[in-house]
Amino acid sequence: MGVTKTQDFTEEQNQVAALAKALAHPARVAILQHLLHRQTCICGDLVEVLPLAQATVSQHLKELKAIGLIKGTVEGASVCYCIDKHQWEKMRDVFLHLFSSPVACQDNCC
Amino acid sequence: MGVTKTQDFTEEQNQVAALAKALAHPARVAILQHLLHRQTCICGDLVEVLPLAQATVSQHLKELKAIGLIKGTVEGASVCYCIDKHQWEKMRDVFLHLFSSPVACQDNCC
DNA sequence: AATATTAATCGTATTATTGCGATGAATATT
DNA sequence: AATATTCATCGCAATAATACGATTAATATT
Repeated sequence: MGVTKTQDFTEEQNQVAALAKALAHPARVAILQHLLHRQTCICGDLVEVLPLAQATVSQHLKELKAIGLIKGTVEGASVCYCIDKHQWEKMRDVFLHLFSSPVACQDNCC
Repeated sequence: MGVTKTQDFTEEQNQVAALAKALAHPARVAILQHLLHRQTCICGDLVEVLPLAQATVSQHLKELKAIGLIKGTVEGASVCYCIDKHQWEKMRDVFLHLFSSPVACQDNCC
């Protein structure tokens, strides 16, 4: 997308943007929801859950792994995935902090 | 970015993704933070706040307006912006719902 | 050892995003 | 009326994201 001028923004602004980008595709949201709602790791049935080709799913998993939201462990021929609880809660805190600001502007100010 | 297969995902997944995309650039986060922390509308000093050209800021404002997070009202020669409180709280609820799922997977499952 | 299964990566096509100069449209000011 | 101010839009260049077929790498199975 063209070059984002990361260095000119605050750390929080870049952090929110980076985490939001990870959630900015329905397939990645679906992956996270699927992992969240299971008691155990997911070993190999992720592609079946999504309406995308295996290569594309692998790409999305790579992005989620890159930002640390999921972990993958080799388990024989397949790979097991699960949420990285620590990073997930860190992300939650970042968004909660953003949403903790009250909306100062009144309803009919504009 | 290539065509996202929106129709193959749930409404919630698409909604989270669309809202997250709006937050997926530090400039847009900066704009929202700036608007949040002010008691009044912002009339005309938004470009000065950001390290970007006027045309680029206008582009980001357009995206935020498109998803309904901000409102703009013409006020003479300038335009006044403020957070759309209703949509902001709607977004907050969507993310809160996403984060309300407990992480079922145990720490050392992977 | 040969084959099957699984998932990552490569290569490529397509489309979206970012950024900004230039221009245009609208109102304010002189 | 002429000029200034403000912001939106156009047009372009550069880069990122999405998607998938094909291939590769790794382990399991026979």
